[in-house]
Amino acid sequence: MKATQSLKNNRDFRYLYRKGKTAVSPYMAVYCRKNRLACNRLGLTASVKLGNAVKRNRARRRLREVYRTNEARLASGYDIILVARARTITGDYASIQRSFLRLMDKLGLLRDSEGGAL
RNA sequence: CGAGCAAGCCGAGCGAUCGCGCAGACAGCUUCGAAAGGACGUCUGUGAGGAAAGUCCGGGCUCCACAGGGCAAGGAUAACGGGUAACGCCCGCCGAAGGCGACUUCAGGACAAGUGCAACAGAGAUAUACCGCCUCCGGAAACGGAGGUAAGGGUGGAAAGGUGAGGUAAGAGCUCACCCGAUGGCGUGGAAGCGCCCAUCGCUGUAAACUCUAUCCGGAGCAACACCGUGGUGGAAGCAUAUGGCUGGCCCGGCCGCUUCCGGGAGGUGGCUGGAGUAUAUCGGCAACGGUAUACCAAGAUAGAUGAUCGUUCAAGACAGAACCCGGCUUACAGACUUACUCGUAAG
RNA sequence: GCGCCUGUAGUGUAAUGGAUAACACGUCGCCCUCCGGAGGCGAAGAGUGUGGGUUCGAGUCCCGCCAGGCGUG
Repeated sequence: MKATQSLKNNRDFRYLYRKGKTAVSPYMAVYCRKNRLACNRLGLTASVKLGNAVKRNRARRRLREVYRTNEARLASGYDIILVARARTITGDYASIQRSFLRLMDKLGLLRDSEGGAL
């Protein structure tokens, strides 16, 4: 079982924002890039513009949950950043999950490519 | 029953599956290791608030400076008595303002120590005389001149105590009665204060203007600080033996070579939660609060742990997330409950 | 997390507690020009982030909030 590490350094975030591939929906934004490691590394971000600490925590938890439940279907060896947007807080969870899988399919991160189209 | 006022309390509950942080245990299983043991895993326990928020006050704790102390500056507070570790907080009480009332609000010391300010209007803003009133002189009169006065008019937030009577040429605390205010005296109360058929005085407002009086305050903050470990301990310039620097101002005292620029400058562990602690009972106190006894241990993360799905109940859940820890204040907030009291209506 | 600072027209700045909050640029209208620019003349545009308090009177003084910004390992 592979372990997903977390991205912590500010320089890693800035590197992905500049060089990574992106995909955007009203529910979230995704940055990703191959990292030449055996495992994936995940970064979660919620800006202060989204609201107070409760709303930002809620957005991060929903993004972590949608990543965790679909982790087995993802390809390995990538750095991924999930950025929360306004609908991450207001939308329902099923829509967020649908949007997450569509963005992953668009970036070619799903392990079986035909299973990504929901 | 309706309207209101005050205080207190709660702020979604229960269950199932998957997932996360911390603590403890581990017979066995997987893996690293020679072993001790570690990791994964399994089990058990536990896991955000009344405001965790704003960072506005007060402390604990840590370091810096200190033998220690004095002065100045700056800041804060402001009726009185109590509570507290302390407070700018709380309780009680006094005064003032508001409300029919329950009750609420108040930076509530001193402009009668000194200085300043008071635009515009108004004759005049802390001292005055525009219109007036009165007397005398001149004049046929209109009016003019000299003087007295501050009752009336007008302006203003404020015009020099207020009302009435006497008095007078007209008037005026000029005199008297009552009222208001200040100071002193006496009585009363623990004190602020309250009262008096006592005496003297009549003094504009503003101190959230300077200021004065009384009391308090060394500075910085867990990104403090300590330890392990890594790197470095190099170069240039300047001042220098009581000069200079530190003691964030000065002096006595104390300590030391000092200052500026350039270069270099992974990380980890502790601090980290048992405390002015919580609950119950009882005693003292009007109350805030305090004493005693018994029981209990309730987050400790480090990119930062509480989410997803489903069922069900109330009847649809607001404001909102610990980051060293406490006591307060302020601000945000869907609603639910309890108790005391007031006013109105009806009934008795 | 901690420690601080600042809010005035669209923008940049003024205003000793005292009348209707001033100036410049910008905007709009008119003149000039074949048209535009430049120039000239004129006008509109704020109630001082917000809620209270002190005062006769507050942009200014005091208190509570709100928004924005800065520093710090």
